[in-house]
Order: sequence, then structure tokens, then C-alpha cells
Amino acid sequence: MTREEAAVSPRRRNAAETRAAILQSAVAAFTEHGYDGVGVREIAGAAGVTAMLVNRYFGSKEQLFAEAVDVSFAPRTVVSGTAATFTSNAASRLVARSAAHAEDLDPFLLMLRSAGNPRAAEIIRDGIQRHVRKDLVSLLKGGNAAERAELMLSVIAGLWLMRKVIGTPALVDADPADLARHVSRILEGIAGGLTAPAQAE
Amino acid sequence: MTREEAAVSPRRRNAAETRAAILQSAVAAFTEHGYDGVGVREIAGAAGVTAMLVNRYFGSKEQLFAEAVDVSFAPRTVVSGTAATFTSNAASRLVARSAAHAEDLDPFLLMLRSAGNPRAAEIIRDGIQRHVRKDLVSLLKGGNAAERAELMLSVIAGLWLMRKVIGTPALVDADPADLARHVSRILEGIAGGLTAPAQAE
DNA sequence: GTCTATAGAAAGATAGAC
DNA sequence: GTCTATCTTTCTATAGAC
Repeated sequence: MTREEAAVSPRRRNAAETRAAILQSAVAAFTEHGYDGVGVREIAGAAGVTAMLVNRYFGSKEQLFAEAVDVSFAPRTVVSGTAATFTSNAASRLVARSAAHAEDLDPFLLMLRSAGNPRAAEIIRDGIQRHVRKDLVSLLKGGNAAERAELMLSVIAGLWLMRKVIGTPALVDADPADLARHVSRILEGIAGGLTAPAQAE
Repeated sequence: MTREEAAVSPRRRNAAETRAAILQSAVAAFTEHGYDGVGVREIAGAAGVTAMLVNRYFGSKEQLFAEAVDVSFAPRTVVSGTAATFTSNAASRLVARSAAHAEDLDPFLLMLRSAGNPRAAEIIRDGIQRHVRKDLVSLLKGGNAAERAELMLSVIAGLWLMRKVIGTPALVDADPADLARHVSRILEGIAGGLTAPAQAE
């Protein structure tokens, strides 16, 4: 406080911190309200700054969203563990995290609540390509790994949607263990065999 | 048609026809762009009227959306046929209708592109309760029919999302027969046995 | 029954002071 | 580096003419 103009006034921050605060606020806001459901004023306000800084540091709302998607999808939240255990792990964690009371931030929620906007959908598609899909494909043996990986993502996204975004009652009130068993069964069916169209007919 | 003031001026319509035209336009617009992605001006314009008539006949955009959801979910598009065949039927139709070139109107698309708006999500949840879920539950034998019905809806919605709204490439380019086989397998797994938690542990 | 015109709010983005 | 103030557009909804 006694040195040049680096004195610490209560609001003074450096650019990197402010940028990070805006980005963090954007992830939370886009996850909770979706791309069209939140304005740059709200995001800026929650970060303790004004709306102008959002465009100063990110250029536009769209570019801010792109960065928010990137940091949201970067950690490996869906695919964790080894190939042998990741289906049941993923199912349990999915059910736990999508529970009614859980207020976790999750990239699937961000996706589901922003997918209605076509530009947001493109950005999300690219984010999935660059992050989670690659990890999922590497875990899958057999043919059509990419198709099966995306099919697994479909199942996961669908449960998030109905349970947490739409909120259909039977899924909200379902017994977690029972639901996790169902989902695990489905994911195993996709991850395991049945890639060869041999016995199909 | 040649009676009284029912004379046909090029633009003259009666109230019922205008209302129906607006509603039809609303279903198409909400399905294509989502609740937040379209304005009453566009909906009215596509119906050949002005925005004012939307509120005149429906009260508000929200009430218009509620009616659009109702007519969109009313026909039994997902559950058709008998209990024995509806899983494979549903899978084939789902894959066909969600193909990249297909420009069908579908209630799942309306749901997915509007789910980000919390009021829209509530309206959709009610629409599902009143229409498709009931039909699905009646087809399912065994315990937890409601949970399993909603789980099936989750799977269907998830595929619609990734294939048509987000547009992940492997799902877009997937062989329809192969994809339908996977989905049918999943739906059968939910519809068929495995309801009893007997062998779970 | 349908229109034009507009009110009133909120959005994204920018100019310029300090 | 961050602010206040404003521009411009777009939105839902309403008032009042014909």
C-alpha cells in the first residue's frame, strides 16, 4: 500500500486474476442457465467486475463460452479408471452427481442447457471431440469404437437431461443403486462385445 | 363459401384458422430453434400474420409454447406397436428420423432445443407426463415401470441430442442398421427382465 | 379480425474518463 | 486496469386505428 501505485486498494486486481475470475464465473453461469439464459452482465457481476471487461478479455460472449466449454470439458470427469472398471464407475458417479440435491458443476449440464443455440452446439461438439471422446475411444476395444464411444455419451447425456434438466419424477426419485445398476448394464453392453454384426439376425 | 361476409378476400381468415396456423408455425419454429431461439415475430411471420395475434390468441409466448408442446407430444411417435415389437420398432424409427438429412419435426428435438429455459423444461416435463410416459409405462411389465420408462426416454433423447443437435460425427455417419441394432439392444435390456434386484449383488 | 405503432425492458458491444 | 455511460438492436407485450 505504500509502494508506487501497486498499493492494494480493496478492488485492485491484475489482469490474469480478473480474467480467471470471469472465466470461472462463466463456467458456473453457463452450466446453471445455459448460453442463452445468462447475460454478460450477470457473469461479470458474479465475478465482481463490470460487463465491459468480459469483452475486453474475451472479445465476445461467444468466445467466452468457447473458453468456458474448454475448461469445463478438460478434466476427465466421465471417463476415469481403467477399461475394466470404468463402466460401473461411470454409472455410479453419474447417478450420484445427477441427484436432485447435488449442485455440482458438470460439463454435461453445460451442454444440455446450451445445446439449443446452434453456435453453442458447434462449440460443444468441438470440445467433446478434443477432450472426452478421445479418452473414451482409447478405452474401447473392438470395431466402431468412435460410434460406441459417442453412443455411451448419448446415454450419459440422456440421463442427465431427464433426471436433472427436465426432472421427470420417477428418475428423480429412483433408488440410486438400482438406477446405477441399470446404467452400468447399458454401458457395459456398449463397451463389451456385440460389435460384430454376426449374431444380429 | 359464397355466403354472408365469408367472402374470400385473399388475406381474410377466421379466428380458428389463424389460431391453428400460428400453432402449427410455433411447433415448427420451437422444434427448429428452441424456446429461446425464436421470437414471436418469426412465428407470426411464418404463419402469415403479425406478432400481435400471437398474444391475442395465446396470451403469451409461454402459453403458446405450452400448447405447442401439447400438440407435439400428443401423437404416439415413440411408442408404437405392441409390447413384443416396440423396442426394435422404436430403435429403427429413432435412427431413421434422427438421420442427418431427415428434417422431420419431432417432440424430442423440441425438448432438447428448449430444455435450457427453466419454464420450458417444466412445461415439457408436464407434457411428457401427460402423454408419452403413460403409454410407455403401460407397455412395460415388471417392477419400477415408471423408472424404466423414463430411462428409455433418456436413451432416446440422448441419441437425438448427440446425433442431431450436437452432431457428433461418428453418430452422424454411423451405419443406420448397426446403430439401430445397438439401440434396440439397449431398449430391450430396459424393457425386458432385470427389474428384480435379486441377482444384483 | 387484423393491422400499425410503440412502450418498456434487456441484450451485446463500444467510447472515453480516470 | 477498471470504471461509467451510451449506442444499437431485439425482445415481449400492449394501445388504439380501421
